[in-house]
Amino acid sequence: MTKSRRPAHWLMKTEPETFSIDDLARVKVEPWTGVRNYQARNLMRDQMQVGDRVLFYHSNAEPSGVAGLATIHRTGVVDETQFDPASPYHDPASRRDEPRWICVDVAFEHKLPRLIPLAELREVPALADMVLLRKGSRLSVQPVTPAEYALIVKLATKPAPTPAASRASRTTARR
DNA sequence: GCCAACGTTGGC
DNA sequence: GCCAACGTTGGC
Repeated sequence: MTKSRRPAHWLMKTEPETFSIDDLARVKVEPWTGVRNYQARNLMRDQMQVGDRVLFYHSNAEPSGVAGLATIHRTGVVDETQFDPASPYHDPASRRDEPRWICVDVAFEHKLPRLIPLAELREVPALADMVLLRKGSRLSVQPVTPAEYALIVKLATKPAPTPAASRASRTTARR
């Protein structure tokens, strides 16, 4: 029995050449397979709940950044790639009766009006504590605060800052 | 392509 | 349990 709570917020990374926001838009729901990091797995397995909100992040991209929104559609999903010898994510040590890699189904919500590049996120003082922006942080599944989530959604409705505007706002902010 | 930072593996 | 070597992530 799990105590009910407000939806939590997450950021999930994917390389768009492998699986992009447009791919998710097409298939609607996708099992988040291939995560082979225990910390990321534990967040999916133990913390995520149906209805939680997700920032869908493109990594290793040009540019990398937040591309869209998704929701957690189902939890406790067995990552089938661990049992597939042909998969790059095959885990020969994992057993059917005790699967090591548990993930979630992620459902498409919408694409952001524009992609928010990583460099732009770094310019926003209120986002300075995001896990994504911490030095050396490379968790592919990570928590986001409600405020961070709301701010990024709001940023996406505004035009991309020009380099000059970006410099000006930084100068203003320092004042 | 480079490389910093991190995680995992395995010898001892 | 320590830690060096190795592999991976992911920005640039």
